Amino acid sequence: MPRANDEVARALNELAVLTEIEEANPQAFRVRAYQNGVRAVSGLSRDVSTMSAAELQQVKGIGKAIASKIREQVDTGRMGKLEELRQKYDPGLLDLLKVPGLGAKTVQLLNDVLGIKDLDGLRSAIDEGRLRDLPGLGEKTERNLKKALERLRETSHENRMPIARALPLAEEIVATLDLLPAVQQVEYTGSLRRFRDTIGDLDVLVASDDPEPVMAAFAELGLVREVIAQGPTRASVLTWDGLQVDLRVVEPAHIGAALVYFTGSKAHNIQLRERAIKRGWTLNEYALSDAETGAVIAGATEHEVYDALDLAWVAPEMREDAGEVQAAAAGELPDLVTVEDLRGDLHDHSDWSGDGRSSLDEMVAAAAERGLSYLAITDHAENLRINGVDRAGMLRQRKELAQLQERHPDLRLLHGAELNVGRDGSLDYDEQFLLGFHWCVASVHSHFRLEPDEQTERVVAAIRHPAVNVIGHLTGRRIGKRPGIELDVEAIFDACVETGTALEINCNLDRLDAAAEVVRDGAARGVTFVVSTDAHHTQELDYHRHGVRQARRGGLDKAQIANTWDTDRFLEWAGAKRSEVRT
DNA sequence: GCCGTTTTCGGCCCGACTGTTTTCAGTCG
Repeated sequence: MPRANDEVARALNELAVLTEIEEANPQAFRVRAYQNGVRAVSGLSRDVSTMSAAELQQVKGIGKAIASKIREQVDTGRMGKLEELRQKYDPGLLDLLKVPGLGAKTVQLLNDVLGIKDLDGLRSAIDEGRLRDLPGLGEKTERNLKKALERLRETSHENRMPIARALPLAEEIVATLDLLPAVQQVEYTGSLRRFRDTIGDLDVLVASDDPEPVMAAFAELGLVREVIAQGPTRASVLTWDGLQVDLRVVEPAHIGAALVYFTGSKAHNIQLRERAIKRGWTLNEYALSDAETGAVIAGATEHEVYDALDLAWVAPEMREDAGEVQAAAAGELPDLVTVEDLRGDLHDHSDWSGDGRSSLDEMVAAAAERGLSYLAITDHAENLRINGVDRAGMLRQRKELAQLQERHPDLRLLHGAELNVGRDGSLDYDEQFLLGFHWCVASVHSHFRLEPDEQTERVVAAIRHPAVNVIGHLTGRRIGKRPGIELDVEAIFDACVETGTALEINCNLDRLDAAAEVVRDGAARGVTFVVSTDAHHTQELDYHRHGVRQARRGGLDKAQIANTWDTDRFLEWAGAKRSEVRT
């Protein structure tokens, strides 16, 4: 996300929280409008500081008032309305709202009656037993808040978990519950099923006629540290590493509606419900049903629900209220790429790179086993001091690869390299040597903190190099660990289209780079993508399944992904750029 | 504050769980 968007989103979010306190109601329409604004800004790949108020208003969720607030923030560095509310409410109140169990109403009550303005104030009030006498509160609430405060100190609730940690955890929970005889179906849902980069909490959905043993088994999972809430069909637990996991059990006849409901996004669901209402129906987690008679119209499968609403089934990765409902209604959803569509992998390391773990022939054999049609070995080039391969090494590797090619006639092997984009956009080796490779990935591995125009310039220089076929992990981000370089993505798209250079979708869960919104916007501009594992070990060739979901989040059709093409077409395209230079 | 194949005004999703209530309010997702 461009830095300006990040700043604006933060300001709008604070505005939403303060307004929530002001109106003492999280449902207040103004609060929701601001929250929608945060989502709208976060979902833009374009830099908001370059957009006029009129252009901003074109974005769904941004109207006249929010557009002018954004311009004000960009032009003056402040937002009048926000400053006003900051004057009025103590910043500690924002911390109080983050305490699980405390909402706007109670925070205002605490402030008005007891003068509690921050976490310390709350702590002393609890210790002195002053909360229990407030209307609507009691000893139990006091105890719960005390616990919530302790928990807050250990695990920061606002830190979302990177998908690289959440997905394995979810798969483990799903696999364990799936073993129970009472469980007919179990899926993780929520933002993880939509394949967001980070996950706030984990949602698990079970279809069962007999919820009791499921609830019991869930609460007793080894990774559960504490049960936060537990009813007959719903429970929330906290894992040892601070992730909240919510379980919901529904009858098998309701699993379709429940999957829709719990997969979200919230905004996508609201779109569906509004559609239902217009037809005189209601949609909840149990079913789509007639509002008058209660007669069930659909609910057993997701497809049934979408179908009844005159919509094509929308893939979970696209359910972000970014126009997918309208597209589903018009029959204009993209035919999303699937993992079976991928025919090759184009960013792979061997132990010739210092960080590779499998040998060349192991990598090649593993790719052949998986039925790939082509494979590019792209070990690190020499400028990467620790891991790089020098010229002599690369030439030896090329010979070895040629021998392996004879043993694997059905797998076309390409000798490539992962080049390092230098601070000034320069690359390893020299142009003649680079043109000797079949396939070159160029990636940023250093100088992450340059200004956006410098970053853009160096990457564009790499894109313009005749030997470079694709830019690897565009920003170098590590989700939850390192933000990645800032770029003018529009300039990148233009250079890619002009030169016939692709952008990579890196399958590593730590990276998933380019980001989904960049993929979406780039595809609209005509950029070609490749989905590559960046495997450093044979097992990582299976990471295609992650990259494909990232591509689907970006709305990609297989036609836009070069490594779905058959070998001849792919080779012709890959060779086109460098042959232009030779002639 | 936003939005429009019924709308430029009048709507804006809905149910589980908890704790405090004898019928419901607040919070959460």
